[in-house]
Amino acid sequence: MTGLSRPEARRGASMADVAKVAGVSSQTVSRVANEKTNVDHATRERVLEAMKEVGYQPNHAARALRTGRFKSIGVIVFTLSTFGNMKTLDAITAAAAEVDHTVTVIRIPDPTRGTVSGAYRRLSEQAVDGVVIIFEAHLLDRAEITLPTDQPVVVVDSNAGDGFTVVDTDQTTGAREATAHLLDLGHETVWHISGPEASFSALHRAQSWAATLSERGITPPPVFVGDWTTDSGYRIGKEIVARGDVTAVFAANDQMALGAMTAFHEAGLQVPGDISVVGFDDMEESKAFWPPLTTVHQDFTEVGRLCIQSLMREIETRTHTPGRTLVPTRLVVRDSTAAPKSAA
Amino acid sequence: MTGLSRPEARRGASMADVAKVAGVSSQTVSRVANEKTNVDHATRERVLEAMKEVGYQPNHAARALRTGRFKSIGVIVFTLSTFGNMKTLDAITAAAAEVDHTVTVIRIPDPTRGTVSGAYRRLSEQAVDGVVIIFEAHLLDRAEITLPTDQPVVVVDSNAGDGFTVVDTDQTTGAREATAHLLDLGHETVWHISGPEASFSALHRAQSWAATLSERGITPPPVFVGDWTTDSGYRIGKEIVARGDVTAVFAANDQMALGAMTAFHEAGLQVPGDISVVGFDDMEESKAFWPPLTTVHQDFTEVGRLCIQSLMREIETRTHTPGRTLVPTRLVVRDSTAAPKSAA
DNA sequence: GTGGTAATTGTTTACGTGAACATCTTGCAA
DNA sequence: TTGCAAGATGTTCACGTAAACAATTACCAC
Repeated sequence: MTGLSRPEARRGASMADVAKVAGVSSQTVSRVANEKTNVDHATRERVLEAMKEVGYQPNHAARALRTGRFKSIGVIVFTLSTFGNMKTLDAITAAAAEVDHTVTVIRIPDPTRGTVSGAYRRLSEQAVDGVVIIFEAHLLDRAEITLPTDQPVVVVDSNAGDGFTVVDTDQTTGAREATAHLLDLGHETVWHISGPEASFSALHRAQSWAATLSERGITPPPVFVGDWTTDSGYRIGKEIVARGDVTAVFAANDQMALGAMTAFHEAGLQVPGDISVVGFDDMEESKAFWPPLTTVHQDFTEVGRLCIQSLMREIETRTHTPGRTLVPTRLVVRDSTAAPKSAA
Repeated sequence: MTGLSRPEARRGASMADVAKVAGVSSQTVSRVANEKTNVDHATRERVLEAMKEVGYQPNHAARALRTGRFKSIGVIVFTLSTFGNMKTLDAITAAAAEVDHTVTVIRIPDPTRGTVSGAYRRLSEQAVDGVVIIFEAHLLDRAEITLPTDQPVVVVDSNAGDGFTVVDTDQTTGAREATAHLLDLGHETVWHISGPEASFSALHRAQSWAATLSERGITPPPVFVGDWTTDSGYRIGKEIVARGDVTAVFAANDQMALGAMTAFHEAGLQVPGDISVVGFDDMEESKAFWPPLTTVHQDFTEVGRLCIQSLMREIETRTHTPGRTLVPTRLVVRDSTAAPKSAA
């Protein structure tokens, strides 16, 4: 219409726009937006009205630039496709929301040196006040993840170096309970299906299983190494069937336990009649497996809650307090375990 | 030491700091940071060196304030605890990473009017360039979710109003295939375990099931309404056992199918001998259920990919192009379905 | 009435970046 | 030698916000 070129993209209304409409200074608008008390009631009403009129939305970037706070937590995760990671992320998201923070997720394709570091760097450029690393990798050590801005970090599910703040499930006690449960039922020994070698939770569970056997004077049999998936459990289940001498299996997660049970069923073995099975995780579905699975319950909600709690403390106090918090597990006995036939 | 109070918190090094060390202007540092070509090679090296020396990290807030872009996608989701949502989020995260964007998750406790709107508003204050709503709620309509800044939005898994850009699994065809499969095996009718009433995907699957029966002159039996959980499937399974006249069940997801099968097993019914079961989703575990579950495979990865693709287009072109994209499903026949005994 | 105090509102400024524009080299053709 | 284009670099400024400080008003005790 006119010769003037108008600003190409309509950006949202700013405090200045609100101020003009309300007939106040933009600082007063800021005060209203931040719910400061020292604003006259009538003025506040007028400003709120003006905000509505111009459709004011606070500009997060400007606010963050000014305050240095993003009100957001970064989460680095290897995959969302495992029950544990998903549950933990869910809990972290809920806990973060309670303290009015959002969660920014970065998924790493591959837990190798380069990618972790890269992701961390990528995330530290992002708008986050702190980072949770849900990660299973032997590589994690202080040197690997250099902290460019000394950002608060909490690590879940890892044997990370002492410099880190760690929140984790008490893998050791959980695996001990599972193994002891089978031994107490009268099984002569317990075989183990472990998670992948690169995983620290897998390692912890395997070590604890072996230690429990050793303490009772039993030499641990060889470990079957899986990769957390149902498929690997199934494959290993067939190997176990082929052996013919196994009466009790402790799988490092429920999915592998499920796969193994399928192999047993296919071979005509009864669970728990011929062979007992214990899992780890206590997925929602585990109680509906056939038979309902005896397993070690993990309190992922608590893990997530503690992550955020630790992280927020580090953020607010600007201190770094390394340490390890362990969340207890609970053995849930269902129908996949029983005394061995020989003992019956 | 001196009477001067020093700035309390050490903020990261800025471009100005780098510039001072490198002996250039901060604009040149900016050019190096943004990989512009018009910088002398020697100068670039010097700046990169200086960046390393002072530990420079770009300030995301300042950059976002200047450019108006956050390089982040917001995702509003009701729960991460269903297989589908989790998988979709996973795919979205991966697809977003490919275009160098992060993902900010907001979990809604409850899909009621207030919370959706509130979350949307909360998210629109956040540092995101666009929003994906993974949501199942009848309430979604253009009026409900007012778009204050006219932010790009893509909706998944919903029957949202025509104003929205929607990406969804082809629920209708999937449910039709599942139902037809059972009928083709010779079952006189097929019973349905649906998802919760408030869910549109549940509604679509139920409608399509009913339509498939009707087309063949069969009056659809009453629907059993579940809530997606294994528990509800188990409860309904027991009801089905009590009826005694059911030979074929189509469950709206795999978890409910699993629960129902557990109830059947407990009652001594053979699957598929006495009763056939079909699920929907094709979880990783479904092939290891006992028996391995016949189900409708959903391509969540593709859904996530298309979401980001559509969203990025809207973000980049600043246009809004409503429309519905359907991702095909695939019936996966395993061992939970067979011809009815009467027909054998 | 005067001084003082508390409550409210306004003004100035800086956060770190990148676009727009200005300036300064360098090299080469005329 | 001069002129001039192309490339490299510097300067200025605004994005929207909130802290720090300044100014104004109203009220109350004496």
